Amino acid sequence: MSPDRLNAVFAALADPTRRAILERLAEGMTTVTQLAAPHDMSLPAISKHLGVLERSGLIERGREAQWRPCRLKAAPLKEAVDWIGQYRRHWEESFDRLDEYLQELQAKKPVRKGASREKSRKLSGPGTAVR
Amino acid sequence: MSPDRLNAVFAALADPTRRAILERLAEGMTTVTQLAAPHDMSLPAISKHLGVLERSGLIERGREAQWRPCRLKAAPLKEAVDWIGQYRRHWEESFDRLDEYLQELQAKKPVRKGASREKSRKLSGPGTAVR
DNA sequence: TTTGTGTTTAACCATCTGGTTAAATACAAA
DNA sequence: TTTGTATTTAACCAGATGGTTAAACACAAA
Repeated sequence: MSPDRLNAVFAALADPTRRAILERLAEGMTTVTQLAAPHDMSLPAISKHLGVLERSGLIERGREAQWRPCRLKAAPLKEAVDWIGQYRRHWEESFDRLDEYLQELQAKKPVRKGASREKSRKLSGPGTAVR
Repeated sequence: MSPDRLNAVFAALADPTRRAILERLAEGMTTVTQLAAPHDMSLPAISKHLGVLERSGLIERGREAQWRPCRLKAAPLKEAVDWIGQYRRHWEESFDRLDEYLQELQAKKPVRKGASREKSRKLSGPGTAVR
């Protein structure tokens, strides 16, 4: 719910290395060195990625001797998916065409600021999406 | 599916102004000025945000006289939600505890590199999540 | 043609990001 | 205590990001 949390989660997911780390952690917790192995990148770089993931709440780091085992914490993903979920109807079925209908119907509301004497045609092109 | 596309979509969603713009567009297409109105920010700043959203495929910009009406294109959100969806079981139910079980079961695999003579105890603490 | 409105582009700036190498830290093992 | 392994921290760097103001562009209307 918190916007900051959403910022952090989406930002964390925006990097392919971090997404790969999460995918690895979905198989089970493991160490930093193991997480780093598939990536052509220095350990400090991986450590920074883990810091980002941890601050976003997507992982937890433990302590076992000199190892810092990482564990996936998926709860914030639920928040993210819930936020995106509000758009589900927009990508399902023939919503795009329905949308055009709805747009046209509500076109009576003057969406534009200084629009008093304008033509009431579609916003762009004949019949389909805006190009 | 394309990782670049996912990068762009998640990065676009990581900004609260852009998420607010998408929420406004979910009600129907509108102009840049209308989109900018709720935000304490210059028009060029909004224009940049719209550029980010357009490059991520989340909006389309049309052309009607001097207006550039924006329309939500939700398809990329499906990709994002599908990617996150692979973790659904991780945040649902009592997966966390189940997870610990699975971890322990697969602990026979030597997860650690130079681990030949180590104790086979849990990675952290007695019984619960890593702190 | 001039004027006014909507929007983008250009140039600039501060901060964040994602990487590097070198050094420090934490601990186990010898 | 020394040595070796795992990891983080520090310092640095290039490029991206998110904002600004001023100027340019696109078009409608007078």
